[in-house]
Amino acid sequence: MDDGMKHQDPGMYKGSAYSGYPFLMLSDPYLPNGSMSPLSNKVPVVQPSHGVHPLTPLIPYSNDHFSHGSHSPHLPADINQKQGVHRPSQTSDIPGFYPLPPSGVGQITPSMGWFPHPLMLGSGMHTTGIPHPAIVPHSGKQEMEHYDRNMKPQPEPKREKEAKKPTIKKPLNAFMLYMKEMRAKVIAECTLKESAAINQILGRRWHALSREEQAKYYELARKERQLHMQLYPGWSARDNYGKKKRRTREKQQDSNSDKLAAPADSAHRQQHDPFPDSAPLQTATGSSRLTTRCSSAPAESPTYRAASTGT
DNA sequence: ATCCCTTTGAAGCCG
DNA sequence: CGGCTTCAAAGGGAT
Repeated sequence: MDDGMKHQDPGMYKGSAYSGYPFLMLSDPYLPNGSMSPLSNKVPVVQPSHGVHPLTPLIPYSNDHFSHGSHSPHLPADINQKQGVHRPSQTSDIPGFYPLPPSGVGQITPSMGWFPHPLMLGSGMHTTGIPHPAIVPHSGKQEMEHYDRNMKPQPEPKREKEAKKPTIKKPLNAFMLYMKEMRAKVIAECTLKESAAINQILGRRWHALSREEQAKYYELARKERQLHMQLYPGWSARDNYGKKKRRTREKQQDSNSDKLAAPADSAHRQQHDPFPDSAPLQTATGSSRLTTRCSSAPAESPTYRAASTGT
C-alpha cells in the first residue's frame, strides 16, 4: 500500500502476463500496450515442455524457452528508458500485470469490484473460482515442497476454510520469477536437471542481466507483492514461518566454517536496492557435487557480462 | 519416502 | 535499527 498503489497508475495492472496469478489474466480484457506488450502476445498458454507450472507459464517472456539461439531477450529496453532504472515508486510506465477494472485501477482494494469477497480466498480460490498458485491446501504436510500444482478447486465450504486454512505461499521475488521463466531454458541448453545446479546457473545469469532486464522482474515481483497483499490482506509471511524445517540454518552453522560469509552475504545483500553499483555477488559457488557447467550454455558465453565469470 | 542442494530477494524475528 | 533466519521454486540426487 505504498508503492504502486498510490501511484494510481491506470496502466499498472493492465498487463496480463504473470506467473503467479494467471487467473487474473483470464479476465484480462486489456491488452498490453506498454513496453511489455510484445512479450505478452506470446500466448503463454502452455508450453510446459518440461512441466512448467501450469499456472505459471504466463510470464511474459516465457517464450524464451523456445529461443534456443541465445538469450536474446527481446525485452524492450524502453522499460526504464524514461527512468533509467526501475524505481519502485515510479514504475508506472510499466504496464501492470493484473487486470483491474478501469474504475479501480490504482486504488486497488480488497473491496474493489474484482475482489469483492476476500473471504473466498481462504479456500484457495480466487473470486473467479480459480485456484491460486500461492494457496496450498493443507494436505497433512505443511511443507509441501511440491504442492499439487494440479490442485483442483476444492469445493470445501467456506466455513471450513477457517478451520483448515490453506497455506498461502509467499509471493515470488524477482529472482524467483526469473527462475521460473528461465529454468526450462537452462535445462534445455545445459541438459541439466538438478535444480540446485540450474539455480546456480540462473544465479549467474541473473547477475549477467542488464539492469533493464532485471528491472522487469523486480517490477513483476513488486506487482506480485501488491497483488498478493490485495488478495490476502491479512496474510503475513510469518504465517508460514517455522513451517519448514530450518535445517538450512543448522547446515549454515555447520558449514559456517566452510562457506563462511557465503550465506551471510545473501543476508547482507538484502538491501532494497535491486541494482547495487558494485554487485558483490558471486559466492564462488564452489559446488562439490553439482555441476553448474553448461555445455552449450550461453550462460558463460562472452555475451554475458563478466558478472558470472567473476574473479 | 523424505530431505538436501542451490540461487536471490523479501520479510519476519530478535537483540 | 541492524543483523540473522526463514521461506519462496524446483527436481534430481542423496539418505
